Amino acid sequence: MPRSEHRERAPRQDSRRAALLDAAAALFAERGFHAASTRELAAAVGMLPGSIYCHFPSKSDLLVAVYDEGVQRIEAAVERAIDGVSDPWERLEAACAAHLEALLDGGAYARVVVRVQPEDAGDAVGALVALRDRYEKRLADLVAALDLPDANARRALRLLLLGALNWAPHWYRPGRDAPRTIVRRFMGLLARGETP
Amino acid sequence: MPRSEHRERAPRQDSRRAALLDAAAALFAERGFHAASTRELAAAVGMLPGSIYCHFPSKSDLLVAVYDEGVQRIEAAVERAIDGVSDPWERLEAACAAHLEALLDGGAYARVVVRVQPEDAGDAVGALVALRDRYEKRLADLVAALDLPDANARRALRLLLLGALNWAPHWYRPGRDAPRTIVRRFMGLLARGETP
DNA sequence: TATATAAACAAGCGATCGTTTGGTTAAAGT
DNA sequence: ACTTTAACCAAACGATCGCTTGTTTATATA
Repeated sequence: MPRSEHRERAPRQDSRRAALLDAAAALFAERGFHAASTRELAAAVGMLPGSIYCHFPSKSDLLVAVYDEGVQRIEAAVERAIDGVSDPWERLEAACAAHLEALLDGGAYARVVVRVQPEDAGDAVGALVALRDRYEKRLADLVAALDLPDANARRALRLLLLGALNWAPHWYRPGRDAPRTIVRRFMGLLARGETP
Repeated sequence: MPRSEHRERAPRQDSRRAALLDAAAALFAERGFHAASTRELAAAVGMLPGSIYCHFPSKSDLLVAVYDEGVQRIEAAVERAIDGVSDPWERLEAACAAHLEALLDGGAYARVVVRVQPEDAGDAVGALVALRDRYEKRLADLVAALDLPDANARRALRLLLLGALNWAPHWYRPGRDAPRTIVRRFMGLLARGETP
């Protein structure tokens, strides 16, 4: 072996990084970024405040990591949901249902994405905006597959649905209607091109 | 005069309270509650940090005052917009347009209502939730005037529109489509009972 | 077993937070 | 003219913030 390349295999590296990320996601989702202190976060995972910086260079970087994981989870849930579905409207509905489920019944990661504003990350604003844009572009593709009159209608439908879904954490109560049911009712309100 | 009742006329009372409230609304709307410091607020109105407490007992009370004013302004704008309009769907569209205009082109007060979460107010959570509920009940009345199939559809339509409107500050850019245009497009996507 | 290194501790840095206290000013009431 | 008082200043309080430094512990490799 010329140079030891077995270094990034990380034998026992970052053993508690996952726990730290989980706790950060929960705390950011519940209190918001600024109201969540690194001390409370450290206490949640059972370490001292300074130990956090063994795993992340700053609080903002921690947010970026949580945010990235959140976007990834939503994307993955959506891709899984629309897989095998061919009808464009059904694909959109499945995507919305997956999106809403990730936000409401899913972990705290997804909720951070709609709770924390990118500006809170300080210098890392761009990173968060890029992540959000990447996902929304994916959603735009699903809307583009519908036969809507024009680009204005496509944009309006995307923003209408995205807003309605992302606002749901404000009024959703776990005991009542399931995310799937909510999305079905939302889609039922829309006027599709069909006149059977 | 048995007892002097001319006390609440406030001759020169709270002369700069309005300026303080304006600055607080702008700051809370832009940065969020926790990220907005009382020192920055004081600097914005040209006074020292401690002088704020001549007008408000705490930062939370300041938020409540801003929030209250915000809800009042939205309510007033909506009432003004639907006045004289009789058709239920037109009334709803006018209300949504007024709501969105208040959020986007209106002052910072309305934006605080959808930006700051009631939990940030600490002990005054209940006050903010009550204000928000009061307005949303008013919006529910407008939806109830439509002839929709059932209560589920009414609830879904209310939450769909409310979420879409309240999320708009995240993507709205002043140069582009006007709030009225946006709402018209949103309403155009909905399936109404009419089959003419 | 000896060494290297990741992970965490222990302690505290400077900065900033919301807020308090006591004094000053100037205008309004009598 | 005297008193009152709202408005504000000046200065600082204790608490908490994100973060740094130096050291210790534990584990895996050699």
